[in-house]
Amino acid sequence: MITIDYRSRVPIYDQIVSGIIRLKTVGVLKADDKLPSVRQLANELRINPNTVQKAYAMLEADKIIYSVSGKGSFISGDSAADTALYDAAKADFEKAVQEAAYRGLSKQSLAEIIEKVFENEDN
Amino acid sequence: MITIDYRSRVPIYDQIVSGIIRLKTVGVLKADDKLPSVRQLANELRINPNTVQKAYAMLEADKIIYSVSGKGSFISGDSAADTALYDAAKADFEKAVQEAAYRGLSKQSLAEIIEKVFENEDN
DNA sequence: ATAACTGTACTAAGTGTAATAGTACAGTTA
DNA sequence: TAACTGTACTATTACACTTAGTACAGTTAT
Repeated sequence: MITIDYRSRVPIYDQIVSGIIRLKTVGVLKADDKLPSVRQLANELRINPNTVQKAYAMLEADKIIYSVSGKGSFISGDSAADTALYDAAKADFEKAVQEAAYRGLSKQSLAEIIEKVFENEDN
Repeated sequence: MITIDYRSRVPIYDQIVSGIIRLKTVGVLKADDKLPSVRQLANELRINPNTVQKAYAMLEADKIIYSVSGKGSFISGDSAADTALYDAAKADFEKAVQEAAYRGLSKQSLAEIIEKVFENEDN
């Protein structure tokens, strides 16, 4: 479901947050889909349940998921959260493009890098 | 010369590295220009000399600057430095693309944003 | 009702990195 | 000689990440 890079400097809970967001954006997870429980996902990823809980708490704070005590955690159907996240991602990328252009990268160079990244993701 | 955001999660030495690269790209610092000494810059930024030294060591490892014991640290003038800068810019942009892809932006969306940015720069 | 799940909320401890503090040494310069 | 430079250590503090353990309340299936 989610792959974790344990050697990465990016915190595990951040990787989980990104992973859930990505799964939802791609369409694997849809509104009201149930997420694996804190303990189950921790078991699968071989990490501590507290780390998963922290990720879920962050996702819930951003209204990307909603949690019900005793039942589980579920994908939120609130489209406003999606739009906000998507716009934020676009804004961040626009900043990165401006920075890259400022540092002398051509439009073609950027296109090549994009191709390269998306090639590697076709696994 | 360089401004540091002490509240940022980005390490201070990373901010120094970025700052020096930026100053060279902009043209404020040119080949063989002398950088402030480890102790001097540490004093200006009110940080520890070891932190500055770490940044300088990283810059030298990337061949962006060269250091001479007893004399000081200077902006590198060989083409290797430019290559290093270019590679660094590409690496940063690649990270941004990966981040954007993780957050669900399609290849087309990224292309559109690039077009938009480069359009605005033609004015 | 009981067992086995769920989320949630704590405390405690281990780990790694960032940053500071201090010292020391060799080379350069005025 | 004195005052700089880079460089190289050790020790310590601070903080974030992660793990570990425990506990409690709500839900679900048997």
